[in-house]
Amino acid sequence: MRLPAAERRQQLLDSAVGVFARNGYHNTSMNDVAEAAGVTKPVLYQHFESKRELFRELLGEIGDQLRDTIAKATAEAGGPRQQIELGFRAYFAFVDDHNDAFRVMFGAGTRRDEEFASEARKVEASVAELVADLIEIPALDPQHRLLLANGIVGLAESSCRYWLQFEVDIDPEELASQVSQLAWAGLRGVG
Amino acid sequence: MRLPAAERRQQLLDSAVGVFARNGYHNTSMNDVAEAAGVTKPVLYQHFESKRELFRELLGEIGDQLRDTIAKATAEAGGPRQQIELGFRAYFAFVDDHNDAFRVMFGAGTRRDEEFASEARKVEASVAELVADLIEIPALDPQHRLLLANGIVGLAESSCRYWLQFEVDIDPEELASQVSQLAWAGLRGVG
DNA sequence: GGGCGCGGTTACCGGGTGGTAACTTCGAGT
DNA sequence: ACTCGAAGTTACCACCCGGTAACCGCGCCC
Repeated sequence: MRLPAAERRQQLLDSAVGVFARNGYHNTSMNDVAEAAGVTKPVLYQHFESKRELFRELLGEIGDQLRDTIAKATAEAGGPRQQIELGFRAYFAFVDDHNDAFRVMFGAGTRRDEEFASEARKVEASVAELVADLIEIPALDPQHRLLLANGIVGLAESSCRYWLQFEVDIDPEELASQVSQLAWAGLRGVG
Repeated sequence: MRLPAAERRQQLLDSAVGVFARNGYHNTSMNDVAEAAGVTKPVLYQHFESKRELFRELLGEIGDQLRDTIAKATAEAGGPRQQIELGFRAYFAFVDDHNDAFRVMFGAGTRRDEEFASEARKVEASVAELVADLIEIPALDPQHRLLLANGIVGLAESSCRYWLQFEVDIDPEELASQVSQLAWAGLRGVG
């Protein structure tokens, strides 16, 4: 089935997310990606310079989407408590309907390669910064604050992993509400 | 330099932790491991059936150590609040002086392979179970409880990753105290 | 309707890696 | 001092995978 370049390119990216999510970067060959898209390898190389570049592009796309989603959601909040609630809600909703994307970005095979890991960290960092601002403990220097904020981000990530992994029957909103409650109470309690 | 079998085997395992921690499973060849131990590849195969088996053994060893460490620490606690404090203290102390081991187990290149991931999950699960018992919210069914507990474990893991990554200047005990405070206050606040 | 360009394919290369067979050397026990 | 087994090495294979060159054919436009 023949497709115009732009569409094919997007289709390749879409297929790639699925394959990489299932098998990780190293256990996925370019052949696998091509096959999943119903084409052959050279087609892939028509659109992407190399395997790394393809993956980079994927990470970039996902990162931007996630960042946007959260930024938009938290912008509407009336205060810190609501900010954290809406942020988590957006986060879990995103994961709920892009769970392949989540697994590619944070499913962690990604982290082993320094270049890819730094992409994941950039995203985590932007989220963590939002959280860090909510920790109102003057005694804590910024670095400690960021460390704790990072912990909170990890809390969300790891809840997601468990949630997807074991298909726990809970909807994203309730999960968000519980996790944000945990995070909020926790942050109030530090110091 | 010649070594008796048992010692060589242990030395191989020790070298392997370091190499795998630096480069991850897939970016580490058996040659790399052998070279790091000052020996050649076939020697490796004298002691381990395959690359996978070598890595499995590593994960097993690390998992057992971590489990033991935490179990011993929490056994001495007088109540749930202290249990969580001592647990985290043991966890962070372990990571502090086995940080290669931590990175092999949870640094995440590991997670991409189903067999290895399940080993990591087993360890997480045993820790999460300890935590789950501390969530005294009757309204929550066991599965939700485990989900939250898993989040707490992820909180610790991800704090560790950040801590090691950016070499934040904080000693393990203080970190443990802050994280356990966060976790405790958070868990009290859910419901 | 015939040439032309773009979307695709077949078939291949080179290098790296897991894994092995056959040979060498060290040293402990008699 | 000699032997014999354990400890190590060299040199190799087979396979897979990233990447590429050369070729094919559908359909659009004059």
